[in-house]
Amino acid sequence: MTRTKVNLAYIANDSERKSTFKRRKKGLMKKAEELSILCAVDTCAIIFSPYDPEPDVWPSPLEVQRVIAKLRNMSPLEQNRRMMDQKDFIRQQLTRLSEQMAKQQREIRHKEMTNVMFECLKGKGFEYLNMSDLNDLNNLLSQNIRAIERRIKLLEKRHNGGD
Amino acid sequence: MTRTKVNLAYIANDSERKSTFKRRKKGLMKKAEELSILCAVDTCAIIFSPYDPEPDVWPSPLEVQRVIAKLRNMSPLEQNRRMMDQKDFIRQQLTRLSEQMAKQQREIRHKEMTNVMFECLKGKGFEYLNMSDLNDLNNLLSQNIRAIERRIKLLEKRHNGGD
DNA sequence: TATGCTATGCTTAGTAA
DNA sequence: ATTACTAAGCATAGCAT
Repeated sequence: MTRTKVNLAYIANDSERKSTFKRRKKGLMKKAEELSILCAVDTCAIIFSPYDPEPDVWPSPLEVQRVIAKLRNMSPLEQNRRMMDQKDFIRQQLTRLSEQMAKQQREIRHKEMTNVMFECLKGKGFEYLNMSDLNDLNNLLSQNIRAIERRIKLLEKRHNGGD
Repeated sequence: MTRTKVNLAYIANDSERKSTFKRRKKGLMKKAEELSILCAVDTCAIIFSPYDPEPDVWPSPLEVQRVIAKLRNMSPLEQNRRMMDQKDFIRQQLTRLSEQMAKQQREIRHKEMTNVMFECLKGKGFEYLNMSDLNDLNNLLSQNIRAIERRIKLLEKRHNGGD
């Protein structure tokens, strides 16, 4: 049903491979970012994929060039590069910020919804319901769906009838 | 006692930072390897640390040079222009932002429908809902029924399995 | 300081919509 | 195709050694 142990081998299926690539690329970038922040180390990652016309790099093309230059012991330009890199830095901050905002809003909304459910289900969410309660709630929801369908038919009838 | 939620910020404590670095560097390398194997893409990672005299690279210094060369041959001028191009940057941000907003509005709508659902379950009835609300509510109830059915199956499985 | 353990948070495979 | 969701597997923080 759910995930199996990862078989570390080339994924033959095209769509599955692409899906996995997108997921894991994102994960790899995140890990690189976390490492560089937590430990304040220069890190860069370069990924060539058949899905994107240009290579994916982290943290940014310019920063990657800088790290590569450092790798090649071409350090004299380093300071200037840093100065020019403010735009990239700001972009990173913005991206991070918007992601954090989205995450927070999702959390807030989840909490609100949980509160509503708790209130209406006498303090219990689905996870805490036993089999009997689940069956009852299932029936109740089904009843409501039928009621809704009747209501929809009625509205359609009125609409067609010219009410 | 055990691990806490990761606080994404520079680790001031020296030994703790070094420990985290070693752990996460290993993890990052593994992820890079897995990605390249699973999806057959050229990947390289470069990490400068104050702990090692030479930078850590994956998969190998030679391979890293090859990937870097590939990156440079691809479109060196285009890369620099691209990252300097503010318009492109802004456009990307706008796209991202509008997508997020649309998503959030969908979530808000969902939350509203949840509230409506519970109001109706409390006995208000559906008489005051319009067609659009009824359709959304119908979908929401169906979702909840599927969630309940999954929950029931899980409970049955655990019961039969002797959990 | 490094290594091993383990509970916990995080990632992501499989699935459904 | 993409998005969203769930739960299994995995990575790793905090401790112990």
